[in-house]
Amino acid sequence: MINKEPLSQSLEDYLETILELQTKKTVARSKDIAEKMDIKRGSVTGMLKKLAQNNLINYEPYGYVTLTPEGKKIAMEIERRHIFLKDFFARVLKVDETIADQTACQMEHAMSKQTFQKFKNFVKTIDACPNCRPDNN
Amino acid sequence: MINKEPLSQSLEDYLETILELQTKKTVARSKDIAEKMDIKRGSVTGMLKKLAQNNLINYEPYGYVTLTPEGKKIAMEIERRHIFLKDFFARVLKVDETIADQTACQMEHAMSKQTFQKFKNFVKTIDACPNCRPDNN
DNA sequence: TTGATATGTTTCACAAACCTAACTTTTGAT
DNA sequence: ATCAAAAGTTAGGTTTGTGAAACATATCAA
Repeated sequence: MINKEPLSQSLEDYLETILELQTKKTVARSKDIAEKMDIKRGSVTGMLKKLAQNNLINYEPYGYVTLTPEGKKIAMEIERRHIFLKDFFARVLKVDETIADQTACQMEHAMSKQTFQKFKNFVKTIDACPNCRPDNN
Repeated sequence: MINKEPLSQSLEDYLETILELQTKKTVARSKDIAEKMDIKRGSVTGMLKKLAQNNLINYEPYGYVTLTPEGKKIAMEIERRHIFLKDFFARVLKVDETIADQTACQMEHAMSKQTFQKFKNFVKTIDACPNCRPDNN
């Protein structure tokens, strides 16, 4: 398979949001995407078209939005990262939940697959080590 | 002092680059900024004007560029983060130098001051703990 | 001093993502 | 079945950051 252009941070966020809605409400609607991402409805339409062009979602005008297998794969990867990073910031670093969430949202796009894997291994080791818990202030 | 708009990631990168050049070559020139950031000279001019408007650099057409105290303060903060994060990825996670550098460059903008502080404390604790070194693969 | 070359600037164009406001389609209550 | 409200789309703007290419200035060797 040819190496595709990497997705923009924004498009990745859309995929992630669509996955969440799909999971929680069985179906993703334009309005809910807009609300969740704090973006106007009109802007969402344009981005949905882009995602559809990239075969990442199934999109028909005025219809529901669903992830294609490829889109879902990417969305799940982002979601996993998000969850992991948020947990790291909140539980390990004791950062406030909201901030942890925001920070995770920024960083989930920044690491390569390999780097993220190493980070996960690292946190796993830390978690298994009782005397390396800093008291974060 | 009133809370200013936060700088864009891009403008922060410019400040960081200017600081590096200023340090290494005593003076920052447009061409060197362009080369280091892999951006065309013409684009640099526009961004220098923005930085000057924000009182972060001293800029005269056809002149050298220097950081104002305020600009230097910000640049140093970014640089510190960069160095710290790069070190974390390279030394602790054993990520390849180049990748570590790239990743740091993305992430240095993503954390709040507080969060970054907690992260630093965390790494310090880890470093002091001999048996929590994962063998990253 | 002069003029080629390097450096800096300007202008115009462009892509990505967004917004606003008007318009269209769908939905749901009656 | 009808028609208002809700949801979705479209068209036209805006902002940010960039590139290309022409133009302006500075520098330096002869």
